[in-house]
Amino acid sequence: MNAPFPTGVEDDSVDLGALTGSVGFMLRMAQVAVYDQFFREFANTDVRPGEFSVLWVIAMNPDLRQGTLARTLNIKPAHMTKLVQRLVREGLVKRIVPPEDRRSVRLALTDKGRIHLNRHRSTFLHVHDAERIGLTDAETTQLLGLLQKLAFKDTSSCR
Amino acid sequence: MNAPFPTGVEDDSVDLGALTGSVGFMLRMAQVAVYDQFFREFANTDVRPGEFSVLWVIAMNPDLRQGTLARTLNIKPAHMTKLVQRLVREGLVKRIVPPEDRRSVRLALTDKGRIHLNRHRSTFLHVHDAERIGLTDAETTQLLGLLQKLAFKDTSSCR
DNA sequence: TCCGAATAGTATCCTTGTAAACAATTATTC
DNA sequence: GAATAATTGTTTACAAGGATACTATTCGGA
Repeated sequence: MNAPFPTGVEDDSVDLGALTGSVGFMLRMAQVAVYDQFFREFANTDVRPGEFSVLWVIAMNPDLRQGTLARTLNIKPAHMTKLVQRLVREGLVKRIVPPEDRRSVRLALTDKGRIHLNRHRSTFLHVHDAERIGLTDAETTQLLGLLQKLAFKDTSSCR
Repeated sequence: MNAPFPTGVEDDSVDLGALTGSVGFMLRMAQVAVYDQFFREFANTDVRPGEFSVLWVIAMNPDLRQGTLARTLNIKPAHMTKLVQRLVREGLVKRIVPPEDRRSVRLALTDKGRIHLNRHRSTFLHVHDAERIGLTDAETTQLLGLLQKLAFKDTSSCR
């Protein structure tokens, strides 16, 4: 079927114009693609990217304060509260209220949490390996360097 | 004040371990940083990144089908419906139901939509200019190339 | 032609994440 | 040393986005 004049533009020929030159837009597009891979890999598990990175950081920094964790991962305190509540409910994390400051909360993994982390550690580290996402090793290294520069730039001094 | 033993790790010294080598994690961290800049720039307006990119693509591709738009921008149809409803309510976009297929919807900017786009075009294009995000021009070019490779890779053939 | 299958978009419900007001505790100031 | 301010985390109300089921229309085959 060949319409006399295709009244509109179809999928392939959509023109994004200067959008492909917008760092913000392209970051989002790339993230969607990469997260897609993540969810495909962890399809039949209950592992989610945010949750897992929280477990990871707690494992690397035992007795970390909840607020510090939130700031480090750029997760808002209100959301961190919910994340931690779920992890505690699942028995992966324990909360410790230190006597020297009873407002604060320190977090640590339970044995179950450590086991969970170890079970999925290797999969997590290799989900985004170069060949999986269609880049060369060199490109991946380059990309990570640039992303780190973006992410860890002092945010307070931006005008 | 020097505690005898700092019971926990504090902000700066939090160790992320291999997380900084995870493409997915770093994409998210970078995106948060970059979006932060976006919202700072458009603080007193009602411009949002998703909405604006939708307007942009409609402007470049008049009479684009709503579904095609959704697929192009990796926005789910259900969500696109809501986005379009709001844009129509704001008078920026008009919906056209073509007689040759009355299931579908084609989208175009209204005059008001075009004005809106023009008013913010320049700001939008330069929010993420190199120096603003702390990269050199060359690095930005490199980054955009890598992100495009990630984003526009054929997603169907991934195992 | 008529009935089942495919397609486009929408309504409903649910998850994820945020903002703003709040309670509890600790630090400061007079 | 009490009153005030600042800090920490939580609660509540809401916005963004997705999954699923549904409606309307078009396509395709008997």
